[in-house]
Amino acid sequence: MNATHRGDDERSYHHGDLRKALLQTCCEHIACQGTEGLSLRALARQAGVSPTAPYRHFDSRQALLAALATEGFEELAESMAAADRDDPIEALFECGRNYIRYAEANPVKYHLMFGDVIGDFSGHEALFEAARHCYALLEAKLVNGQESGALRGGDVRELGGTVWAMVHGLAGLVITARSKAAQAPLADILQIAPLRAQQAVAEAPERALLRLMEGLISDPADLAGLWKRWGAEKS
Amino acid sequence: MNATHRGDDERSYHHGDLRKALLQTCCEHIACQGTEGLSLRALARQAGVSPTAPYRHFDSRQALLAALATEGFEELAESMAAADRDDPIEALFECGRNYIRYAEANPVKYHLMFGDVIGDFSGHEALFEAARHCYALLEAKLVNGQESGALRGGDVRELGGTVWAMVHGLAGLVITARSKAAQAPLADILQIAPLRAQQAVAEAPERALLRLMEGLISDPADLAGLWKRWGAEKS
DNA sequence: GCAGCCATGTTTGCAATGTCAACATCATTT
DNA sequence: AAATGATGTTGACATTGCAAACATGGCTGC
Repeated sequence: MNATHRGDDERSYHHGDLRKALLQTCCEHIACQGTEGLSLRALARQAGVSPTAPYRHFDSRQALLAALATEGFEELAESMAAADRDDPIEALFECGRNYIRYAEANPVKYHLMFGDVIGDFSGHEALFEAARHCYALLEAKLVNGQESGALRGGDVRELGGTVWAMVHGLAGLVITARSKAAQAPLADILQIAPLRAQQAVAEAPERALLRLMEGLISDPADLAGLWKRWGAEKS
Repeated sequence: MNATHRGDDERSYHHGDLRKALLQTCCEHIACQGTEGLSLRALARQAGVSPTAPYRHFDSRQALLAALATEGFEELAESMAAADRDDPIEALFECGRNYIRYAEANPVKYHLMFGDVIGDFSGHEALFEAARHCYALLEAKLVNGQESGALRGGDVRELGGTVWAMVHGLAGLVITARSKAAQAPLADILQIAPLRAQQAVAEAPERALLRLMEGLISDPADLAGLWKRWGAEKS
């Protein structure tokens, strides 16, 4: 099977799965060298193909990055959708937690998704759609919580924007704390090294997330329950 | 005075203040075209000098961007330091508000400061120092609040990181809401256009900021006072 | 089984860029 | 007025993104 794969010959005209190889190599390259010096030609070199071979798979350098970011949004959506608790408050909290965990586990893609590397999503329809879908997931959970009365009311778009922005900020912080210093200006600023102790890094953002939820929940009793469950889960 | 300035001749060997002109042009260029296609040669062209003239003022392309970011941090520090109310809670709130306002007013520089354009601060000593100083200002206000008992205790570095991350997230959102779409992926995702009504944009982040402070303040009564003062100020 | 199609790689070519080195010009100091 | 250092210029080189035009070889219809 796998007719496209050519077996184990070393040299051959066709590569096997250059597209995937490029995406992979690109990720690694960004993780080490950052996004600045990245060149399609270098990727091609590393994959052992001719300098312009990548253009058979991606229209442009931007398109490669966009493809990676699209993958990221799809995976992020999957993570967010995995938070399907019955209780809307818990669902929302878990959604945020999964979001942060995804960012932490995939800093390079997250960086591409929200950094300024791509600049403008227009012209990358798939990317745009994937991103939109992600936000829709959050908004759905918010609406759900509002309708059940668990979350306080208000314009859901403003609420969603605020929540996303703050969780995004936390995610950025976590990434910063994890990565040595590459592509992480905040790390230096915040002198974050001490935070790197495993547990502190894991718990701090979740505590922050819980605090964020204080602003969203209608009945304080609900929140107390959430803290309690969280504490229990940790031990 | 101003011996370096050459008067109003049109063409002459020396430019007058090329350094400033480059920084300025660079800002404009980024505001329109984004940071991706930016080239020193294009800047030189626009300034009417030879392609390599900029190298007399900046060691490299990165160094130019770093200089701009450094300026940004210095100005941001100024804004933050301007929040010198006696009451530590009010001082902190105003600090955050000024932070967001600065970001809103200087999206390009803010983008350079916290985006991934520069990548690594090491090697740009001045930039590093300016950024560090900014964070020190926040931390000082937090410590101040803790010592006076107004803010809840806890590791000030974790607290500072969280606060900074969230405010940073909000700032990003505001910038996104202001700018049409250039260099603002979040804008598309959040479908933020409706938020652009002047007042909503101005008030939403401040409300979010107040909610953020709910998590910091020891005595709820203090917070109530803050909300009240804020409401009064608005009217 | 084989002739041809089409996805995938290759070569060649061009304009633009970052950066270096050697040179020119000017303002200022001695 | 001559020297000097700061600023701008010219020329050169390797690298890059991207566009054609060309090559290869696995698949499909006969």
